[in-house]
Amino acid sequence: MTATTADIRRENSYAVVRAIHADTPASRRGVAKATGLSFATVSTICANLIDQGIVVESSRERPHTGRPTGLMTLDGAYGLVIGVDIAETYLHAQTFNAALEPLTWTHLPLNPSSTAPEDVVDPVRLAIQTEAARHPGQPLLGVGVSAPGVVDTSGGVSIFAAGWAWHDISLLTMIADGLDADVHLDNPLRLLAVAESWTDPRRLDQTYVVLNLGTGVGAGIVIDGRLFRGQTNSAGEWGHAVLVSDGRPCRCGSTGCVEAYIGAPGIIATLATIDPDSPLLDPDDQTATIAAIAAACGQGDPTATAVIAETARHFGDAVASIINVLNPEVVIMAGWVSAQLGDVILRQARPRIDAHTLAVPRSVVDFQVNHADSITNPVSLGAAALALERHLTGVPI
Amino acid sequence: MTATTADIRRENSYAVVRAIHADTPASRRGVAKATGLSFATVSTICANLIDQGIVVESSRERPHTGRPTGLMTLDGAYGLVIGVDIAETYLHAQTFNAALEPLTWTHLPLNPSSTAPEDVVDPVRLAIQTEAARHPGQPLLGVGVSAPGVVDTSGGVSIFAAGWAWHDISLLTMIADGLDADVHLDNPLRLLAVAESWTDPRRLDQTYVVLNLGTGVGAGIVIDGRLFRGQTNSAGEWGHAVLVSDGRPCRCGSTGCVEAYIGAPGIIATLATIDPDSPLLDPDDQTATIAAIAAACGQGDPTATAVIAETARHFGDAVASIINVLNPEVVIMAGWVSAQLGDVILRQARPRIDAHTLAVPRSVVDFQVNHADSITNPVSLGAAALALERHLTGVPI
DNA sequence: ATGAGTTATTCTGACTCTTGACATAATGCC
DNA sequence: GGCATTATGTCAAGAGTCAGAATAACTCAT
Repeated sequence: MTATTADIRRENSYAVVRAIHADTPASRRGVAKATGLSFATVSTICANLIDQGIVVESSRERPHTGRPTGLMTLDGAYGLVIGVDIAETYLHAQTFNAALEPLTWTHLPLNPSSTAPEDVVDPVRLAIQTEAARHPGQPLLGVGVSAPGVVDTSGGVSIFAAGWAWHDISLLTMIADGLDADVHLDNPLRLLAVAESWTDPRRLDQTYVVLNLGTGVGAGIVIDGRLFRGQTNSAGEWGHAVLVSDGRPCRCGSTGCVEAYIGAPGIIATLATIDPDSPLLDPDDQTATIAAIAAACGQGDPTATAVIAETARHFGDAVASIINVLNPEVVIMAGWVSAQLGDVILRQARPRIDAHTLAVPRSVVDFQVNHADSITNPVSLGAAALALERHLTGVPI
Repeated sequence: MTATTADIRRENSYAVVRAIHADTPASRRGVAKATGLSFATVSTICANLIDQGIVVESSRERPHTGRPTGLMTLDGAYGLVIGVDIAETYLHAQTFNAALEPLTWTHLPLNPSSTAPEDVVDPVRLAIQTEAARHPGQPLLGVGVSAPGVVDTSGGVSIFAAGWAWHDISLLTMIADGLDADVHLDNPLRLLAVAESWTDPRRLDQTYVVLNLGTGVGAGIVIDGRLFRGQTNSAGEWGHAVLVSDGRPCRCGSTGCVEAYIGAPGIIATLATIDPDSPLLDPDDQTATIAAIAAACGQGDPTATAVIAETARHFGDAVASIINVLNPEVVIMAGWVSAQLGDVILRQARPRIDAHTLAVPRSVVDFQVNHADSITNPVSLGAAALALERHLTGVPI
């Protein structure tokens, strides 16, 4: 509950920062419009932010006549944030400056079969230290870490990591121990939503859903521009909604979960059902199989087409449900499977989605497929953005 | 976005009103604790509210020693609100005072087969006028109306009424025309959530879901004590989430919807599938059939038991999904079907819910079944509460 | 050059909010 | 009647937002 004037200032300050980043380089006038704040307020807040070094006036734009517009940018030199994406098979740590521009990264393979906590924690710490050492003299504002499973951020405990069956491991404490930086932990589905919230000015106050399609499946839910975490930070586990009653077993222990059908292993299982001997199957490499399906589908291969049709049918049902329940403005498909198959799945699922959504929510929802760019890992970006958010809202502004 | 100090005051004032109602009769100290506001602030706000006539100091409590505690109540004499529940077969208009205590009501049958807009609007207007005339000289603060379907509150247009196939009917305008009162419109699933939010002090800032099980099925979603409406006021259409791929046809035009299985007609369809000649079936009366199932189930009738088991299986799947997606603190079952069958369905669905939810959201969620009391129609209460909310937040406090 | 015209920002004063500290009110008890 | 005790008003301080006045930084015509 907003109580005191200081809270208003913090909120508004933060809104200004996001507005500046979303529309870089931003004029004060534009920020006032985007945030709904008065001009005077934006001016004082910007002066403050510039004092603090968070924002710099980077350039000026000359209109035809009159005083030039001062254009502001987040100041990369303010400091660095590191985002770490812990996945089943790899670990990606990426350093960003305070303007969330990607700088350097460290990529390490993880052995999926050695899953003791220290087998993960040690490489993470190593990667963070490596990245930090690459930028000597620059202040490290914070580190964000993405770990799969349900993560209790307040206690920083990785309570349930689906692939690893960890239980009550205090991952945060283990990672942060002795590290001279604020470390924040969350799971990839929410961090993808955080990443999205920093990339598009329209996201500042929209209500939307970021679907993460990868090995795991989940949804980051953003309401009025704020990440919705639920009671215990486990909202968005759409991947474990029931799609088929008593259907396929899921790695979470339940059956018929959405993830069991449209997660990468689910798609591969569908392929194996249709043609157990398909040359597209690479038993040792999910990524390769998904890539093979994508390529074959582009060439009209009937097996691949059938796999996509089946996947799109499941995806359509599951997405229709979430649209009916949440009435979002946008549904965004992200994650590495989306990057490869998102467009074709969405195209084929559209009729299904249309058939299973009510007219009103259907008519107002937009779709977007996020393709990863080759430089930035979006989960790392989200983790870094989380660290930046925490730093900014913690810093008295 | 909270911008100015006036917004803070409005928010806080409103929080105080809700806190007083939730814990009637309430001490200032208790309110301060419940709202998190300082004592001084609560004191000034209460003085304001008492000035306005919204609150009265109704009694005092004598502690062992010291000045007695002044206990405050919402002042019923402040005015009246009327809540109207438009259902398929009846119309229930109920008058409440400003403390949301039920006073009088008017119940009219509606002929489900005559569904032109004026066949509904005229009785609604008549009922409102009848109720208003019963309390002469008392100010009417507002009228809330519940209409089935997807309702755009801002424009007040009933865009889609599932049972009636209305399209773009400006129900609000038709009802309010010439009536000397502020009329507000929403749909029953959200109004049940509003009603719940006014009945229990714990609901003030909880995140929860109110499942409406009746002829139609839906969910009112409340996040941090605030009703979540989605982009176009159609959030919560859980009844039209896909439960069974290509399953039973639903009256919304889609297939396999949750409502088609656990709404009253769905339950009856399940019964008819199990035993087409069951004596429990009353082809002309949904309510009677559901009541008969409830009674028979209590006596161990195998057909009724099988119907409940099947319904509980569907219910369990659908509820598990919403728990995984929203991670709520409480799931509340409301609506007339819940009142009759809620307990037994919930009991039988629990293992299913447990099997299909992740450990974290499962371990923190509570369940509650709302049984209607014989006096108050909960949808009317929610409609009245909506009108009261609108009045209070509109009034400068 | 220079003043007029234009547009962007900052400054100022008015008003409002919350809060901690202090003052005041209403009791029971001795 | 005075004292201890608890519950509420009151007040000044600190902080925010905002509308509008004042200032800054340009272009352009003269």
